[in-house]
Amino acid sequence: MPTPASIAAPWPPATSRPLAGRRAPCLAGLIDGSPSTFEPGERIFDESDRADGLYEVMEGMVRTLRIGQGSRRMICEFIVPGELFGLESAATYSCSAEAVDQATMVRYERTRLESRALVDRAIATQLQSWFTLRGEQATARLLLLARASALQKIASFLLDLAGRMNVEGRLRLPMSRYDIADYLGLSSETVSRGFTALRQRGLISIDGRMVNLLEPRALSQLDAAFN
Amino acid sequence: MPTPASIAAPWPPATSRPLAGRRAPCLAGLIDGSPSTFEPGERIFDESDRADGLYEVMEGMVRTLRIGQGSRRMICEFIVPGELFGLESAATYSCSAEAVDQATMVRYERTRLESRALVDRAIATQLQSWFTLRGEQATARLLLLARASALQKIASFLLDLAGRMNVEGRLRLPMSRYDIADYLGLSSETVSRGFTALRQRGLISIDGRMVNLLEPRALSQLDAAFN
DNA sequence: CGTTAGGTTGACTGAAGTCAATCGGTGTGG
DNA sequence: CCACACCGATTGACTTCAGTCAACCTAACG
Repeated sequence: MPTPASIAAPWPPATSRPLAGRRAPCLAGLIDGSPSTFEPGERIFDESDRADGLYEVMEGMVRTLRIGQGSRRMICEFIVPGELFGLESAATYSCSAEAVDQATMVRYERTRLESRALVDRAIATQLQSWFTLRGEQATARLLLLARASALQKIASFLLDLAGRMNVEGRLRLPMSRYDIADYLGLSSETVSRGFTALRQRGLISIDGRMVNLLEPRALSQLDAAFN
Repeated sequence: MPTPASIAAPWPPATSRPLAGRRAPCLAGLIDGSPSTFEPGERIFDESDRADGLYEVMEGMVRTLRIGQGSRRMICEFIVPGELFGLESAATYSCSAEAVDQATMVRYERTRLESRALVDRAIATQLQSWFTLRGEQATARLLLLARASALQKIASFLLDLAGRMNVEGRLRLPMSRYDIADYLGLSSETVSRGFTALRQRGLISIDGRMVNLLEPRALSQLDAAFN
């Protein structure tokens, strides 16, 4: 089990976190957990570790990933504040998890959570909605990976992330082009070309790590078949 | 909102995972269900239907699928005898289900199953292992769809199906090339060419709907990075 | 028989991967 | 402070794999 870079101050129990669009589950305030902060690129847990903890991201971003043979990497998910990761139905984790940028998260003990879910309906409901959301995302993602063009994948990625981070037009992308490529099943060059194409069409503007979604309507039209 | 079996039921102790190869969960004998038979192509349930039943295939094959805009279709899963489908964490099904060939299956009532899972550890364990298996398949599939070549996808598909149907070399493929294409994110022509290429290399032989896996070693070598 | 649906094959096209060069920012050491 | 190295991002040139369009074949069925 990796050692967190630093132990943050206890997180204020936010009983009501307003999430627009997709409502992510949230355990803060329902059960105690231990907060910690990881540095960019730091490993949080490994694929084969015993899955004895569930995490909720409070700040920053986390990626979960699997390594195939021959430097093939697959980003399974990017997790943004308010979202959960690391809850498995198996005994071990199915993906590794790493901090993308400096990320603060709260860890909940699996055994504790499991026994609490039996008696606390609010917790059971949150875990429930997490499973539901995750299943929906997974099938949507299959369709996207299998059938969408590079530009559609990128447009879909931007819209999805903006929706989950609950921002209107201004979106921070802390991950590298390689990460995005490994998430969408593209090469980093193609991702780069895609961003350029969207910029030249006036759909987005790029300023360092920030992306402005200038024409969300046009973006979602690109993405029409896949949302 | 009914309490889902997966969450309401305690996670089984980590040691109780006897998945030799891949052992599909099986509910027959644990709980009563009503058997029924569907004709080829017949719809079993629809994407938006209330998810109030779980099915176990006894004979034949079932496909679950989602329809995107513009005639885009995605086969989510092929389900073979001994496997389950239709258990959702959401209130409605996330995929439609259709019989591929003539298929016999047993239907279990969701509410009944969930309440039984609370008290019957054997049932809870089976549902549990079903979720686990499904999660593993999903991430493996992502990697495959995102990164594998057409030939790798086809080889992987054949091996996976043969493994799940528990046959050595002789495999029946009741589904059409279109189905396979929509499962692997390819065109039907590419699937056809893939089969031809494998046949010409002497890795398989084809006899109507039957496929003989002549060189499983070579097939899995093709597939090396993705199993 | 003809019709039709599914499967195979061919020719061509195009989208995305690969290889490579360049650019810009960042950190490091002299 | 500057030179240098390094990493990530971008862009270009070229290649290749798979999609598209089309023809043809076969088997099933009325």
